Amino acid sequence: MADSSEKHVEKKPRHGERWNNLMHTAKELFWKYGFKRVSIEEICEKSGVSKMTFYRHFANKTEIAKAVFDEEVQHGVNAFRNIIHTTKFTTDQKMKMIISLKMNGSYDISKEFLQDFYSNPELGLKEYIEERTRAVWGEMLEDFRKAQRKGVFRKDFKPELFFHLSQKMADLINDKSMLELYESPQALMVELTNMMLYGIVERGEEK
Amino acid sequence: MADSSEKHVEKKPRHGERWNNLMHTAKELFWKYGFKRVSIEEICEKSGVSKMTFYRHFANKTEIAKAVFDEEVQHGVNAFRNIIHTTKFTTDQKMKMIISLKMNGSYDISKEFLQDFYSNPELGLKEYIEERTRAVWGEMLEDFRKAQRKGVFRKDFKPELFFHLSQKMADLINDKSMLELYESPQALMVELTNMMLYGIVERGEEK
DNA sequence: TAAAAATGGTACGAATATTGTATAATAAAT
DNA sequence: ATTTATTATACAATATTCGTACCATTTTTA
Repeated sequence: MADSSEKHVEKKPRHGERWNNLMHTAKELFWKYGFKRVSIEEICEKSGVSKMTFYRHFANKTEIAKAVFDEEVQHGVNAFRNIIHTTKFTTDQKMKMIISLKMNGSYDISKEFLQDFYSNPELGLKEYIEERTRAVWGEMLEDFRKAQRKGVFRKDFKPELFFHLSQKMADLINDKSMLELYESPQALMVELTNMMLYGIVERGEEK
Repeated sequence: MADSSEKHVEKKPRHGERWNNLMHTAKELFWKYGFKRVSIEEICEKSGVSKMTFYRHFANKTEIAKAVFDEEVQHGVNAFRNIIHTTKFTTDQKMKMIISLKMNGSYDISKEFLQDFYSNPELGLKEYIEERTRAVWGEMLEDFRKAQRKGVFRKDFKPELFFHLSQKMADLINDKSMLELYESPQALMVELTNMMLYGIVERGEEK
């Protein structure tokens, strides 16, 4: 219960080889079969790591799923950041890159996984995803502010609006019935982000 | 145990709507997640059919899996038959159609499913697949004989050889380590059948 | 319409599968 | 040499899945 739930990570993620193995196969299996269809022992076997070692790294299946989720999300955020801060492209190009690179929702998470992972009332996964999504969009918001200062977006555009819309998006993307309308979570994200971003771009400034 | 295992089906498969629903979703789920990851209740729910009705149609999960397997195999055999007996195409065209249409192994079965379905020592699935494979190849062999009479294949080619090679192929395709070498069971079949057929074709007779 | 057949819903015990932990033996690292 | 990390195995506690019984309801058939 009283687990270490620090907010910030001081050291760099200097994880061992087993950790990497576990994360890798966990992602592989989760992506393919979803959350509930994969067992811990299965992950261990395919990773060539003993169950005990698993439990030294992760408290339970939920925790490794969170870790996989986080890593993927962070990966997406970083890519987003790289694109939006470079000076090589025009705003439109950036937008298109971001969107086409599935970067938009900022993560590339399988439908099976998200579905299972999310719809698990017992564990606080719903809350967790919402919290993480909020945090991620916070980071991206900060990036937007920077971009705004550089003149990429209209000066009179209020980032808060974007923030609030993001919240709505988080709600939407966590809505099962919504997810089912689209091929993948990314498709939904593309649609929504498309809607938002192309109304924000500073037209005429084709720098 | 003493199940009705007739060899021939007298009536046409006049199955009800529920049967079709169950078969359809069963295939869908098996194809995606394999055999063991799918539960009966899951099939029922997604089919909109009660569990009781399921058990009125199938004795257990293995039986519906067999049924799905059989239907898919038979579907393949029929397609094979249609191609090989038509007069519209040359032998080479036929061969290419057969192969390219994944028709070759005569079924289009997902790796996950075959893997799980096969490697279940308790239930006689190994034996079942082997038996069915034998039967299917028997049917195809008959078709080959007919085609041979029509001059599609060399007259001095012995169908028995083909039969024996088929057995070997059955062994190979049921070999897990073999399956793992290929993207899909079909890929393996393509490779093997390719090898066999293109050495059998009556050259020069491009009718 | 009335009888017969098929289906659905619920509950339930039994069989399996999965989890999470304890323990002792091994291997790796310092 | 002595920690430290890892594995292998066994195990109780849960959780899941299976297969069946019972009965209400719907659908089909005569």
